[in-house]
Order: sequence, then C-alpha cells, then structure tokens
Amino acid sequence: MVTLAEVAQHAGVSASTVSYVLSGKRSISTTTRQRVEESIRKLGYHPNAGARALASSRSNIIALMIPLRTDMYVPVMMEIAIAVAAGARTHGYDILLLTGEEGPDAVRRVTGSGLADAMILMDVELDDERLPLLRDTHQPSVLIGLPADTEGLTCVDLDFRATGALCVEHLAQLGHRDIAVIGEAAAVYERHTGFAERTLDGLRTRARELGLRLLHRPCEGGYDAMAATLARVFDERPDTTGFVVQNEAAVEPLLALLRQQGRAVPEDVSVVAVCPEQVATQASVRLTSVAVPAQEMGRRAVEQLVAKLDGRGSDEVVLLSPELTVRASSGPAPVAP
Amino acid sequence: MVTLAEVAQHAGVSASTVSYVLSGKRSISTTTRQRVEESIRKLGYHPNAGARALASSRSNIIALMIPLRTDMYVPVMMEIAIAVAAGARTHGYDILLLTGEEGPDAVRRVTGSGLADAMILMDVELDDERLPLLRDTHQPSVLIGLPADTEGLTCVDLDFRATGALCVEHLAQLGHRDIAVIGEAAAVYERHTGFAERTLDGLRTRARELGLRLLHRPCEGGYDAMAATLARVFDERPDTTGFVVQNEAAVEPLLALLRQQGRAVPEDVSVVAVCPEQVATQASVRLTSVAVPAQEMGRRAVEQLVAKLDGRGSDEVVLLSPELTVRASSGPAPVAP
DNA sequence: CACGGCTGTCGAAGCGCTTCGACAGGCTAT
DNA sequence: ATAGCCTGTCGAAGCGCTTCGACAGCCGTG
Repeated sequence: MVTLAEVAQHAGVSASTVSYVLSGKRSISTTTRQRVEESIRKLGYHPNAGARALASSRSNIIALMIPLRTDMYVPVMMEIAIAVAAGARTHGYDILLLTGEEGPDAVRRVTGSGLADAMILMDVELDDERLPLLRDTHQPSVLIGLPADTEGLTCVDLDFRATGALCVEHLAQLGHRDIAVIGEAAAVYERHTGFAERTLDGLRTRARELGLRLLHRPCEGGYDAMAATLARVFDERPDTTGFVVQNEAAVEPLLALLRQQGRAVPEDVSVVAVCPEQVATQASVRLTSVAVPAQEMGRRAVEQLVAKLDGRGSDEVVLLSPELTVRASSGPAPVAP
Repeated sequence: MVTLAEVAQHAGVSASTVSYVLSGKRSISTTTRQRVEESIRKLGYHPNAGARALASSRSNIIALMIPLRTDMYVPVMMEIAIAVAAGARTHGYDILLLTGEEGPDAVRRVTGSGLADAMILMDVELDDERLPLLRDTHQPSVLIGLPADTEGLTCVDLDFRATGALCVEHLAQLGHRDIAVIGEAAAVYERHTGFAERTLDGLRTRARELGLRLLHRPCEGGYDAMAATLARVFDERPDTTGFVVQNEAAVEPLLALLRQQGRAVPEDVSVVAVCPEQVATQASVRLTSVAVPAQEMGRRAVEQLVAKLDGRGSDEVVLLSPELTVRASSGPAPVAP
C-alpha cells in the first residue's frame, strides 16, 4: 500500500504539499504540482479512506436508506437508487446502502459513527419514526417522499396530489363521470405511505370539485386479486367508465380482464396509469399515464444534499410537476345507449 | 461527539480497556466490563468509523457492484441487493453501493483506498474485464454469476446449465418435440452475460441428447417485440408446442398473444418460465417455472465472503440446484391431428 | 532601500482508535 | 517456598491523513 509520505518522498516534497496538491486548498506552483502528480501516477497512489475520514471528519459517503419491502414499485426504487449512486459519484461521494430493516437505529448508527456525511431516505411514511432523529441530528438529509410535517426537512418527490388531480381532469374532460381507482395493496395505505395517500387525496378533491363519482379500491397485484377487485367495482358502480391505476402489478391484469369481459379499451373504458414510462409503453395497450420520474427524483435528491453539504441550499420541499402523456388507453366516454 | 477516551475516563479505566471490551479480543473482568458498558450506554458512545478503519485496516464495509443497466431482471437484482445488505448487517458489515458505470476503475478505487474490505460483483460477463484486477488484488471477492474462467475466483449462481436441461426434460417428458426458447434481449447475449449463455447451452445440449428440435430467439420485452418474435417462431417452426421463456418482460406478452391466436395454454402449447416465483404465480396463467433464487444467492454470496474475511473458506464455485415447479402452464403435447 | 504583503512550502500536531508489550497480582505445580 | 503461568489492566506507539501556523524568498511600493 502506497502512502502519502511515500509519494512526498518520491516527489521530493513534504507530505503536506502532496495533501494540498490533492485537495487544492492552498496554491501550489505548477512545477511542484506536476512533479507530485507524476509521482502519484507512477506509484499508483490512492488516499486511504479511513485516514482521510479521521483527519477531516468527512467520509465522502452518503447513506441511502431503501425500503426492505418489495411489495411495491420495485423497479422505481431500483431506478432511484441507481440514479442516486450515479449522481453521488459525480460529486465525489459514494453510497452506503442501508435497508429499512434497522429503522431508526440505522440513522443513529450512521450519524454516531461518522460513517456517512449525510443521508437520503426513501419510502417515507407520513409520520415516519426516523424523522425526529433527523431533525435533532445536525447531519444533512434529504427525503425522497413527503411526510405529513415537512418542517425542518428537505424533501424531493413527485407532486402526487397534482398527479391525482391531473388524472381526474383528463378523464373528466373526456366525459367520464364514474371513475374507479385501483390502488396499491392495502398494506401500503395502512402504513400511511405518503405518495399513496396524497395521490388519493388529489384524486378525491378534484373529483369532488368536478362533480365526478370516485371509487377507490386497494389491490394486491396479480390476476386473482385484480379479478376480485374488478368484480366488486362493477358490482358497486356498474357505470364506471374510467380507471386510474396506481399499482404496477395490477396494470396488465386489469387490461387483460377488461378485454376478457368484452370491455374495449379505450372505446368502452378508459385507463390512466401512474407508473414508470416503461410499464406504460410496454403494456398490452399503450397506456395514457403520468410517469414517475425516478431518475429525476434520485438526481434532485443528490443535488439538494450536496448543496447542503457545501453549505449552500436550505430546507426546501421540491415537488416535481406531473406530466400526463396521452396514449392509446384513454378516449371519450361512451355515449349512454 | 463522544470518544473512547471519554468513555474510559467516565468508567475509570484506560482507553485500551474500553477498546478490549468492545472488541472482546482480550479477557476483561465482569465487573469492569459492566462498568464500561454502562458508561457507553450513558454517554451514547458510537465508535468512529474512520478512526477504526485507520487503526485496524478494516472498514467493515463490503462493496456491492450492481449493474447500471436496467434492461433485465431488475427485481431480481433488487432482491439480491437487499438480501446482500441484510446478510451483511448480520455479520456486522455495511454495504457500499457501486454501479457498474465505473467498471474496473471502481475496483481499483475501492481496493486502493481501503474503502471496503471485500467486494461482491453482480452481472458478471463471461469474460469480464474486472476479473484480472480481482485476481491480482488480494482483496476477497465473490461473484454472483459465473464467468468463463473461474480459476482463483469464488462464485455463487444458479446452475443455469442444469436449469436449461431441466426445462427441456420437463417438456420432453410431456411429449413436446419442437421447442422454442424466448430469451433475453439480444444485447444481453451480445455482451456475453453468463447466465443467458449457460441456460442456452443447457437447453441445447439436453435437447440434442433427447432428440428435440430447439429454436432460440432473443426478444426485447413488450408486446410489439414479442408479437414479431412469435410470428417468426411459428413461421419457421409451425409445429412448436413447447416454450421456454427467460425474460420477465416477455412472459405476459407471450401468454396474451398465444391466447389471442387461439392457442390454449396448456392444451395446445406449454410454457415453462425461468423467473422469480412472484412473476410465475402472478402471471395470467400460473406458470410452470424454475425459480431464480435471488435471496438465496445474495445470502450465500455474503456467507462465502465473510468466510473468506475470517480466514475460513476458499475459492469455490457454489452452484445452486434449480428446481422446477409444475403449475398450470404445461401439459401433455397435443396429439397430432 | 527597507518594508509590508504575497506565494509556495514545510513541520508538527493531532483526528480516535487498535494493538503490542509490560506487568502486577494471584494462582498452580513442584 | 519458589518458579512459572494465567488473568486483567495499562501505557504508548502508531495507522495515514489534514490543517494550522511559521517562514523563506520574492515582489512592488513609498
């Protein structure tokens, strides 16, 4: 293992000079700098992370806490995680992966040990138990997702309330009066996951404003669950012509079942999905959808966090505006016979 | 920030004693140990990770390199990653997340800087450019996946060759003579991803041994791609009655298209999938499948790595045996009319 | 021409922890 | 009783880096 001292000796300068070449925190003459850089390359020197962290109290690591559960939105999570990792690297940070399993303890452990300089939390619940810790500690953090109380926190998320409103508006414009919402699994609502509740809120509020009837049904993914859910929907609201789906695992089953029941999309029934682009374009009917901008969310989260670490930036809630792309799954409501 | 020294003072012992209480590397009397532990709790002490790493040359971090691409098997990747993270924690390790983007440089960086004690690599190609580095360096590592040459490497993977053979055998036993393989996207084969090629090899070899005709077609996911692929398959081999699918994004499109063409599953056509359990059980037809044991792979990889870090264990290739579960998508080949 | 002010470099003092050797005191074996 | 051996504790020496203050040499200025 090559050390700073060895590089210094090889270049004929002192250790501190090498350090300053590396950090750029003091000016170094061009000739010296070149000599040092040459030595670094020749010896294949890599600064020791531990020593660095100890001396500077900066680890250059960002902790990313991902949900342990895999009951929803897995590809979105993955995409966010990858975007975070890539974004972090461009700012010179590495990512420490924490699973939600440890919960608040993980926050304590990371903060206390100086393992990471900052944290990004995903899968935030409305009243998340990790939040008090985050507020107390002086460690910078960013949430991907929106809790009930954002006081003193920095959050990045899609504006799910606006997303819900947008879906309803689109269907209303097409003349649909009875709308069914196929949501995430019941468990997701039970633990008060922010995005699910906020979407629902947006849907309901706008539906009320526009005088539409709205029926919300949580749904586990898969064909059997979807079949049961769908039966109950049409049972309760036979005139339903518009669907909003926020559940990746329910999209394809819904389309298949509608087809099977002889309900044509979009002639008889319109479907709007809240899902990643890929799901929308690869489904058996190209779906009118509001995309979940996973990459953008990951990137923005890192940017916010780096700004904080650099002393710029402040607590702020960044809500990305939803965009609805019209594809082949939505059209005018059928005229009553 | 509380330090070891402060704990020592509070407990009325020397710093080294506290250190030994923490590490258990020397025997400490019960009374002293209790006093120290009490102080640790009272002061809320957390050892500083950097200092620890510097002094012990052990970071207690395992680097996990995941693929940057999201063109395949995303949920599997995620599941593995989570299993790795959880498994690592039970052994006292944290996970540093590296994306494939940096490639070999990431290996150099992590090894050189002592950021991590060991690495786990995913998405291994047959002739992966990171392998030479791994062999040279003395840093312990485990691959999830199997390269062409495993000399001096530790690998964990599903036995995809046996998986391929198993699928063919199942179909052969049911009387199918013409089998089509719907594979991953062409790009996956082009970069010589181990699992894809090995599955294909297993399929082909066993098919030849059993005298079956086998047609392999890569396929991007989605309906359009699958429709084109399927058309070509039946064009070329009209008597095809058995399908093996190794592509999550093609499973549902295949089933839908077959249905649409009036080919009943399993009466006219049998389908065997290589995919996670969840996909198999949630598809529109419950699929006969060989599961990809993602969690098991993650867990085993960590175990192998920890064994190496503890000086136990050696280079070894762990191939998990595939298990085929018969469900509703496969049955006897139709009798020729 | 002497002075203050730059610029570029160095030496040394830690950062908080692990670990090695030392050793006091009590034990067992002769 | 003595030698030798554990057991439990301590002190000190680093681990490799950052950073602060010091200062040598040089410039331009009054």
